[in-house]
Amino acid sequence: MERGSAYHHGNLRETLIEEGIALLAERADGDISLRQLARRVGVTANATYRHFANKNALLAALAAEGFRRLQEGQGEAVRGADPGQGLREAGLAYLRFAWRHPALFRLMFGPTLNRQGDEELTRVAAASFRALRSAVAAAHGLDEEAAGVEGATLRTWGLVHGLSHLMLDGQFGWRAESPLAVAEQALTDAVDGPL
Amino acid sequence: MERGSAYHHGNLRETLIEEGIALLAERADGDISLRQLARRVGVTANATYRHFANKNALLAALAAEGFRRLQEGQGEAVRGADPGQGLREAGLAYLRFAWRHPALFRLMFGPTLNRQGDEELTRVAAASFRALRSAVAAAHGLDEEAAGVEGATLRTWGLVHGLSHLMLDGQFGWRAESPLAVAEQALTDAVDGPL
DNA sequence: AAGGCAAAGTTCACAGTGTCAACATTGGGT
DNA sequence: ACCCAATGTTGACACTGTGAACTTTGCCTT
Repeated sequence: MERGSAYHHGNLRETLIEEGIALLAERADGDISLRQLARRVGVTANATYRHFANKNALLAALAAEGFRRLQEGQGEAVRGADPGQGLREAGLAYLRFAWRHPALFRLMFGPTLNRQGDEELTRVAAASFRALRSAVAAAHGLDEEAAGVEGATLRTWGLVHGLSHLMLDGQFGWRAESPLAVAEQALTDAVDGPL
Repeated sequence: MERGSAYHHGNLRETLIEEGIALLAERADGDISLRQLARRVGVTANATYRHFANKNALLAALAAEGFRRLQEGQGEAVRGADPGQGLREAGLAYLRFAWRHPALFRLMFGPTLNRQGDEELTRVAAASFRALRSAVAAAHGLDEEAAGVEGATLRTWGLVHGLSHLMLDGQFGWRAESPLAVAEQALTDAVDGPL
C-alpha cells in the first residue's frame, strides 16, 4: 500500500490489477476503459503502458488473478467438505464465484481477451482443469489417470460452466427463485444422480 | 435485393442485418463497429439510426435472427433423425451452430447485448427453451409437464451450452482432436449414458 | 557526496468510435 | 402537380486505445 512520490506511484502494477477488478465489479456489462481505470488510480492513461504492453495484456492480468481466486475458493470449499461431497462443493464454488464476479468471470473466459500467447494465463487455466479432474476422480473413487475420468471431467466442467453462463445471462431470470438457486439445484441434482 | 435510388437504399434494415451477420462471421473477436458496417453497406453511419434506435438495438436484431437460425437448424436435425435420437441431434445441432457462428453465438448470449426491454429477443429465446424442453420430454418418454422434465431440461441445456462456450473459448484446443469433435464426444457420452 | 542513467510518469497527437442536431433528397398519397 | 414524411447526409462532440517525445526521480557507481 506504500505510495511513492507524487510523481512516481510506487506499485502501480498491483494497484491497477486491484482497482481493475473493483472497476469490473461495478460495471455490470463488463467492459472497462483503460483511461477510466487510470483516472481512478490517479495516473495518466499512458502510464499503464510502462507495466502492460497494451489493454489486452492488462485484461489478461486481471483474468489470471481471477483464476487464482477461483481456484482458491474451490480449494477452501473442497477442504471444508466431507469426502465424497468434494466435487459438488467445488462445482457450487464455481457457480458462486461466477455469481459474485460476473464481469470477471466473463473476462476469464469469453472473447474480449486474446488469450493467444499469454503464458501465465494458460498456465493458471490448465491448473484449474487439473484440480477439477482430480476432484472428479476422487468422487468416482478412481485413479486420476483411469479411463473415463477425462470424459467425465469434461462433462462436469461443461455442465457447471454452462449453468454459470446461463445464470449470468439472465436465462434463469424469468423463474421465481433466484438464478443462483436455480443453477445450484440443477447442479446438485446432476451430481447426486449419475452424471 | 432491389436497390432504390442512389440516395435511398431501398431495404436498408434487412441489408444491415444480413451484412451484419456476415461481418460478425469475419471478425472472430466478435465486436463490430457501426461505422464499419455502414461503410460495407455503402451508407453513412447515421443512416442506421433511421432503422435502429442505437447500436444495441441493431445487435439485438442480429441476435434475434441468430436465434431463428439456430432453432431452424435444430428443427431440421430433429426431423431428420429417428425418434429417440432427437435430443442428441438437437444438441449436436446446437454445438455445430456455435462452432460455425462463434461471434453470433456469443452475441446471442453474452453481455455485449443489453437484452433488457427487447421484446422480440426474449420471445425467440423463450421459444428456443420450449423446443428443447419438448425434446427432453420426448427422449424420456414423458409428458412435457411431467415432474422432473424441467430440471432435466436445465441440465441438458447447461451441458450443451457450457460445452459450446468452452469449445469456442479454446479450452479444448490443447487436445489433439478438433475442439468440435471433443465437444460432440462429450455430449454423445452424456446422452447415451443416463443424464 | 556527486553525477548520471534508466525506470516510471506526463503531455501532445492521431485515428477511430457511438451518437446528436441540422440539413438534403426523395417517392407516394392527396 | 404538390407537399410531406420517410430516408440519407454532413458536421460536430466526447470518448477511446495507442505511439512519440519530453520530464521527473530513485538508485548505483565512482
